[in-house]
Amino acid sequence: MDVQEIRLIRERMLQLQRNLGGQLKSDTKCCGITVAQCHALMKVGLKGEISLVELAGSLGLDNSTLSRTIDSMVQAGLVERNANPQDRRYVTISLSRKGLALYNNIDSTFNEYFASVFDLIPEDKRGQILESFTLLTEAVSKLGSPDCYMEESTR
Amino acid sequence: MDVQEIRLIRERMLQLQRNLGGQLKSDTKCCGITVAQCHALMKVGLKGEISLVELAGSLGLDNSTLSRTIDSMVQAGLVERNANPQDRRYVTISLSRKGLALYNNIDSTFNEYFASVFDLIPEDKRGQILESFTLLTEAVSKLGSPDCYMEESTR
DNA sequence: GGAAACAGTTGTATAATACAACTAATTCAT
DNA sequence: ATGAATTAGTTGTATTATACAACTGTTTCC
Repeated sequence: MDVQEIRLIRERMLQLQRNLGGQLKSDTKCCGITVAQCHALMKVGLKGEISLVELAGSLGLDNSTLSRTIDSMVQAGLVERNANPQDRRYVTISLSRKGLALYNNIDSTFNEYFASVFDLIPEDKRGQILESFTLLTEAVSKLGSPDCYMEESTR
Repeated sequence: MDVQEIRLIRERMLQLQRNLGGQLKSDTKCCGITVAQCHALMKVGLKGEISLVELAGSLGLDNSTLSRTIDSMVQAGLVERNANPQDRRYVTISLSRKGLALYNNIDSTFNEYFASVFDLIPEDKRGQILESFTLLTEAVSKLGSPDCYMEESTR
């Protein structure tokens, strides 16, 4: 793949990220939660119940960061923190009734949103988009992060 | 497109975003700038010179936020702020020599990174990935943000 | 020539985040 | 079986990222 194409795809990815990020920000704001809370909410909703470390790991956040996000969500009545009786080091985080209602609401909103995005895309292209994301996600996961690329001269 | 596929693609997009975000974070950290500075740096580098409002707009940030990011970049010797003599309301932001060196460094690192990502992907799939991103980005831009979806009951 | 619009900065508040130091619980190895 | 190492989670502290509101200049436009 030549540099020109790579530049182009980088640009598109950034733009997509900004668009979706902006959308998420206004959505979450309008329903009274923060972006971080929304990410956690969706993951907890998906898993049903999950420990703090696992949740932090799957969101790529530090445990301390997540601990405080969960604090705020407990405060807001969205999730419950329960000690795990098998291993008392763990807490199990699960959605409250209110949290579940919000989760379902947001989940279906996102589904509808993407459904209308795909409505704007020719039918015969839709399959390849899913495949493309799968391929890219796999490749990026496999590759991991590159080493530091800075040279002393530019520091 | 059925709900199952939409859920899947949402999941993939989130994962991709987290992976790339994590990579960006460690890259920027290792070269001594912050993520916000990196975004601004790349945009200024691409444009050559740009006003504060235009830069803020294209990054989707508030002017005040960007003004302070630029403060820190001036401090770090990465960019220059110059009054525009034509219209003295504007400042022109441009890269310093040091900023340009860093820009080129990061730009080629990203290019190499994505080149190696695409190396992991079958050759005959590469074209469709670019096309997919183009289609999605366009569709999302066209659609804009949906209205607030929260119902009172869940607040 | 004043009103309206615009670019940018500063004050203030908050969200998001990480690292380090800590407590409590569990596992493991001698 | 007991003391060391590991693990889960929390709290202290610091920093980054961000927005909104109020403000200062500058330009445009009736």
